[in-house]
Amino acid sequence: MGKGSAAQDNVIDYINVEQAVGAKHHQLDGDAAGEGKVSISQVAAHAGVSVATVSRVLNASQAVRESTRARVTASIHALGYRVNQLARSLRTDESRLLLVMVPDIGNPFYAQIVQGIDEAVQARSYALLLCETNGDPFRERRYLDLLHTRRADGAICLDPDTVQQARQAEALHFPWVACCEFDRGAGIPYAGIDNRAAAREAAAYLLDKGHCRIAFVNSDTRYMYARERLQGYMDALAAAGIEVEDEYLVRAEGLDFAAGRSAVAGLLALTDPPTAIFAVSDTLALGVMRGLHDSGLSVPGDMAVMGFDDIDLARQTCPSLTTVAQPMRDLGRHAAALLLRRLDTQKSGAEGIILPHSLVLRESA
Amino acid sequence: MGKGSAAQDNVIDYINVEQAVGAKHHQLDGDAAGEGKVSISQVAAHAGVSVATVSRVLNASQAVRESTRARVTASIHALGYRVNQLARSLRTDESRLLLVMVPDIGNPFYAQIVQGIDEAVQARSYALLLCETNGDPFRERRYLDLLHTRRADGAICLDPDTVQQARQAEALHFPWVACCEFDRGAGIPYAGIDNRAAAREAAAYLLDKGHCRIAFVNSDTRYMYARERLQGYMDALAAAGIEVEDEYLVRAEGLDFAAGRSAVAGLLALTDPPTAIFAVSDTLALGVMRGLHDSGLSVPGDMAVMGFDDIDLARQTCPSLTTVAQPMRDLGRHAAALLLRRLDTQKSGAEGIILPHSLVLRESA
DNA sequence: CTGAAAGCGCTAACAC
DNA sequence: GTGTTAGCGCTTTCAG
Repeated sequence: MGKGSAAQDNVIDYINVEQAVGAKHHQLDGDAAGEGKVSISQVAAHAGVSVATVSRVLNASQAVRESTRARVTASIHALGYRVNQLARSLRTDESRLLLVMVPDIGNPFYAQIVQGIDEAVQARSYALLLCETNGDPFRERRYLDLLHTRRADGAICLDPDTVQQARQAEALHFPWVACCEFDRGAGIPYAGIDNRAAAREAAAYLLDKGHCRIAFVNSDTRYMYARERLQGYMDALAAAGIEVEDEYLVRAEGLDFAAGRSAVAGLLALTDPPTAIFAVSDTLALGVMRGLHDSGLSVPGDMAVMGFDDIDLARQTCPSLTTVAQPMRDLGRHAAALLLRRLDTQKSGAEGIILPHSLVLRESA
Repeated sequence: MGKGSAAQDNVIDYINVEQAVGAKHHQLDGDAAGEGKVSISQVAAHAGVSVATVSRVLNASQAVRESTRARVTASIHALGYRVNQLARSLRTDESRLLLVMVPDIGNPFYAQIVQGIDEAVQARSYALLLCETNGDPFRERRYLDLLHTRRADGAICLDPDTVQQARQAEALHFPWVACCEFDRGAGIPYAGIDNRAAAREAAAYLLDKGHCRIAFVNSDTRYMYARERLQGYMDALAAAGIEVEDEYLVRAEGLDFAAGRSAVAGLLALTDPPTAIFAVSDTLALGVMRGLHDSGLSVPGDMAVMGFDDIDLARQTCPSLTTVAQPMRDLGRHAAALLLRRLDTQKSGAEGIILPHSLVLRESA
């Protein structure tokens, strides 16, 4: 990613900041402000060249005689000049900022994806505009407006696909990629996993272990992943010739710990309770485990529990959680790479990428 | 916060986006691009007024005859005009972007603070530039550069104060506030809690419960909070007339679960092991609990455990964690308010604000 | 290799 | 009330 891209990046931006700042001390030609108010024309004057030339050395573009370059560089340091990105952006019409729309930054799953994005974007010196949407279409629209108003060059969206759907029309015209939540047919690039297959494998594993009464704790079906994973669960049951019991399908309100915890009671009250519970997310599964514990049941002795995501916590609980691992960081990295590529080439190349998942067997199932 | 500030905000920016976008359909006067390429002068032409007038209605400034305003507004919608923030920023010299420098966004403690900041900043239509530093001075400097290059109007820093110290000189001149980590004497505004008092109270509670051999699991002392909390711990012991045992002072590598977990072994190997463990963060405490569990010890039966922060997880573990609660969201909100105020008034008013903490008694101690 | 000059889209005096 | 105009600081032809 981004081998040939260095050329696009600015050369002076981040080098020699040390000197630039230190130079303030011997800043003799005191302009009114004296603080970071140095413009390119002052550098030009100081170096005895034109602004065009300063711009050239700034951008390492075209040929500049070595001696001239040295003189300009010296002036830049002497004056403590810092490029004004606002002006540059206006001129070049690119902000080098990327929008990241995430439902909830407090959710470690999303946090890790953001870290992946950040990682991929660092080298290209893009910065991230963090937008927490809570899956709210209104807030998303509002944020997306940052794109319209030229404050960001592109966006990565982790929001539910129902929300994304609403933005369809715009999505086609704007540099926008989806991450985790996506619609293959929507014509916008995405990075995600095969949720259906992953859920199928997880359920199959439970089936293999001899469980035939498996409950499925789902979350908000506005999320594509929730629907797909349900499908996978049903696929597995069907393949095993087992009827899907409506009673075993519970839809938690939310996808956090509390939701999982309170989902347990109903399942336990059934005349024919399940022997295993498959939750669509680790946070949910953790809540389920707690709910089980509250009821005096042991995991996996009395009830097997399977999660989804493999957040750090899954390894830390007691018993540790058997779950489906998603490559969060990679998901973020790939989404970012797709966006960057689109930004570079202008052409949308609307393919998506499906990353591998894996079953992580631990203690809970 | 920000009652009278609405005037500063842009009026057209976020209203009627609906119509603006919908208007694309009947966009007859097709300019080459046709997409978001409408400038203020085109609106002016379409409405038969000057750009100054358009600018006036855009900014709700000065008086504009009602009929004119209506005509301009109509043209804005008809053309699907969106203000170019880049241009506006260059002109007004404010980006309406704020830097948030956080050591680790994957840490739920920081994530919640960021949410608080976001909340406070929304109403003023500032957006957040997320900068994950890992407490690395180099990365921080690099990010801080966004400030120098005019991409952000101010910064909120959650980094260790040793890192902040290095930026001292610049901090005085730039709109910058500290959150959680701060130095009272540094002359930069901050939002935080009284770590020393909080730790003292926590240790005192343990003492009250009859523990006199209390271990203290600390993290990186580059963090002010780590040093302050150690002080508080020592204060409490001193007040109780108990000698501080060096053996009981363990410094974990890092402040995550793994660090806490591995810190336990040494404590248990002591000839005279402690009866209680006080960790400087919940994540650490959770790891400690796990380490204890690994060794077959029960909490609080065999060993009491006390944490710090009160992240969501503290309520969710089993046994639940007794800890010192920090008002994360409020911390973020106040830090943001301080920054915004500084941005509004220009004057630094370098006071800080100390928010209340509280002891949350649960099962682990 | 270097300079002059034309804007990017917007705001803010300053006129009328 | 409204229009004219001068830039904000930068990049980028186009000449030389």
